[in-house]
Amino acid sequence: MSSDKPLKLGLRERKKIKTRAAIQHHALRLFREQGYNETTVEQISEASEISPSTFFRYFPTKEAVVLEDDHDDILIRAFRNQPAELSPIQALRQAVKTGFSEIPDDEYKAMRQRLELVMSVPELRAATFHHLLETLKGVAELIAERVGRPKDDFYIFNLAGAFVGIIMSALSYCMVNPEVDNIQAIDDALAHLEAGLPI
Amino acid sequence: MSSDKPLKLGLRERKKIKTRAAIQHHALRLFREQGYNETTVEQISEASEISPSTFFRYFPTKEAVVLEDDHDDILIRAFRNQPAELSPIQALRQAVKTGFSEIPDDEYKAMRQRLELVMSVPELRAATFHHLLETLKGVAELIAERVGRPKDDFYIFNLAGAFVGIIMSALSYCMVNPEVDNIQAIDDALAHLEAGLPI
Amino acid sequence: MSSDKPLKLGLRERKKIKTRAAIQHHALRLFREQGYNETTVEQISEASEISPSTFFRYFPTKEAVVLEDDHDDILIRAFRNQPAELSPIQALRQAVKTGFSEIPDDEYKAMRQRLELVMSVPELRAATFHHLLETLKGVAELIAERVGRPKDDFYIFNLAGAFVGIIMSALSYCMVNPEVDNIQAIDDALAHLEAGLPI
Amino acid sequence: MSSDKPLKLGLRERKKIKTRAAIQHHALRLFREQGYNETTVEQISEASEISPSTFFRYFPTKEAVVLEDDHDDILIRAFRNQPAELSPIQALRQAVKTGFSEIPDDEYKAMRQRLELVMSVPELRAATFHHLLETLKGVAELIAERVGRPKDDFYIFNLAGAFVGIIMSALSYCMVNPEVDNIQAIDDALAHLEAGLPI
DNA sequence: ACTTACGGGACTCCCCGTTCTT
DNA sequence: AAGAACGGGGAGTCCCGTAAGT
Repeated sequence: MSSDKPLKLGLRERKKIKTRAAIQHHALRLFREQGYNETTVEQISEASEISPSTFFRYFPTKEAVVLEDDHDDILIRAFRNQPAELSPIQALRQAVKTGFSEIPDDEYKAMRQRLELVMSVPELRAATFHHLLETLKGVAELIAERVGRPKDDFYIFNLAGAFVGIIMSALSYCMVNPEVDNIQAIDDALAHLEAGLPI
Repeated sequence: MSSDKPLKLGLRERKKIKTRAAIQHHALRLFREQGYNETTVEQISEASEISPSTFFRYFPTKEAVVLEDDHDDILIRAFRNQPAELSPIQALRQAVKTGFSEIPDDEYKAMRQRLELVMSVPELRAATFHHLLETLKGVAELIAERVGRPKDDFYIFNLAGAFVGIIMSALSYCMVNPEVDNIQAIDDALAHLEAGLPI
Repeated sequence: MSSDKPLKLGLRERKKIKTRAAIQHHALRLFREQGYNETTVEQISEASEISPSTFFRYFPTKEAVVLEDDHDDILIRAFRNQPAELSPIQALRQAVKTGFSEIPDDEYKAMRQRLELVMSVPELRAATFHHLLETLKGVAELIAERVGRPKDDFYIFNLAGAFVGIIMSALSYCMVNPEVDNIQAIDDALAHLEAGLPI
Repeated sequence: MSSDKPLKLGLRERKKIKTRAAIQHHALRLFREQGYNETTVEQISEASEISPSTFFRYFPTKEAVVLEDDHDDILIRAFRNQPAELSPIQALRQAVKTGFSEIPDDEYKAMRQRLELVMSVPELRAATFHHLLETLKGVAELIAERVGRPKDDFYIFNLAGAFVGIIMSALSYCMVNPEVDNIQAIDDALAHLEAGLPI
């Protein structure tokens, strides 16, 4: 559907991207300032100088403004690029490290902020969790490929599930302990999983 | 919070329980017949012969009708009752087995049906996931108690996260493969986790 | 459901009636002043000092504010009260005459205004037409009763259809010729029908 | 209004007609499959492989896809061709018979299906009714011509109104009794009207 | 205590006008 | 110049919560 022409986007495309970014920008700002539930779509629309209906053209729900990002794709690409001899868990650790290092610093900061928001609003937390599971389903397929098993294998499922759970708990931990770096925490947690979760 | 009088409930309490059950019954029926999003609270209320606002006195949200159950308490109680020498993961396995064996057969069946509904509706799935995380936070505290560590310990967090993730993936698997027993799948998955998730 | 106690309505009922009347009043006023399509529900709500959602609690659609009235009931009651020896068409003529004479003068005036509005806005005209058909379906049943035929009789259907069509055309005529009295026109048209529609 | 070049349409015209037919085809299919209100213009557009805005270039509203046909023109032409000595009602009866006999069999079937759809969706029913009235206004003018009266004559109006009403009721009847042929029913109803609507 | 009335926000869809693209 | 995309805005539905009545 979307053409892969890397540059020379039409005027229209560029404007669309700008609008999208504007919405996200203002939304996040308002969420920070007044809280998520206290901010209405109407306010976001107004700040972004669009109509409410246009808001929903860009994002299917209010939640999506916060949730949507393209980090998943980055992660998946990074995972796929790991050498075949790594175990799934090692490959994931590497993918997280290299994948996130791709992200420019200011974006990383924004991501961190978004994460805080997400973790502090129950609905967003739930949605993220779910979103992550979907992403990991993608990862499950990659694992299956990598180890040459059917993609609906029970044990692969488990592994993916454990990944999600561990990552979420690591992120949760980061929220309570703001001085901890997200990526480091995820890596530690995965290392812990790799070691068999000794207590 | 809730009065602990174990028996001899007043007329009023009994009626309350009946109403609650009626709501849940009709709600689930309608969800099955017409779909979750296609069923309005008003319809549920009408079928249950109460007013919409009464619905919300019994359940905080529409989601809650599906999500709420007292199996969490059962699980937590069962977990606490496990002998101290068991490792957390072993204790959880035992708790799941003994806890669920308490549940009468027809209720178990209903639970299974509910699960199917939950897994097929994205919003419910997300909410369940989240709900499960909350429950597991409780479990985390129990683990912490059991092994004598602070309850906000990073590794305990991880463990609880892995539990949630694994359980969710096991349940997901059950939905795709209806012939598999839920509890058995959970136990298998936990065993797999215990073994270090070999692939 | 609704109690038939003719008086001593609770505070609630009286307020409801008042609100309803207020909505209708302001809506009609705004329609007259700015036109139907140019008036938004939000404006009506604001003028009536209610919220837009309350508007839709009282009227299912914007159209309904204009269309809904209780003249149908009056007409049906009047028709039912006609002596059995009258032919259907004679009974209808009488019913129209006596039924409308019941309506107080100011209400009659309002009705006339509403009619003008209705006839000048295509969508409303269509809806009225349809509404009238529904009403006449009720009349068809009454005719069937009166002449002792099944209510889904083809010829009875026809008769009712002719009634609707004739009445609509009479009202259309009135719009073009404002000096003509509505009821008189309807009666003339029915008389014409009774005479076999000679040209 | 429409260009009268009977043949030798340019490539462009033919494509236009094809697009139009495609839209109508897919729309009707989707309406049947999912219901009228449950089908969005977007879905229709997608199925027809056009953009939503193009949809509205071919049809002014969603309703119009169902309502629009050229049978009106056929009817009017047929009516005009009736010999002058026939009474208006006889002329109409003949026009209906000969007019519809022009329509090829498969189109007739499609028409019947469309009719069913129309009669089962209140909004469409209302719109049809209204549309029919507009058409009959045209017929009224023809009648006026034919009998040498002004076209805004009260009695002519009445006659046209009665026609519309009777035809609608005949079609309604057909919907309830699917074994009845539409045209036959209309003719019977008009015959009934001609006879003075005896009950 | 139970219900009803109401508010208000999320969200969907229709329809139309303007702008951009080809 | 024709056609598509984009955007605006209003109707309407549903969820959920608060306040007021009975």
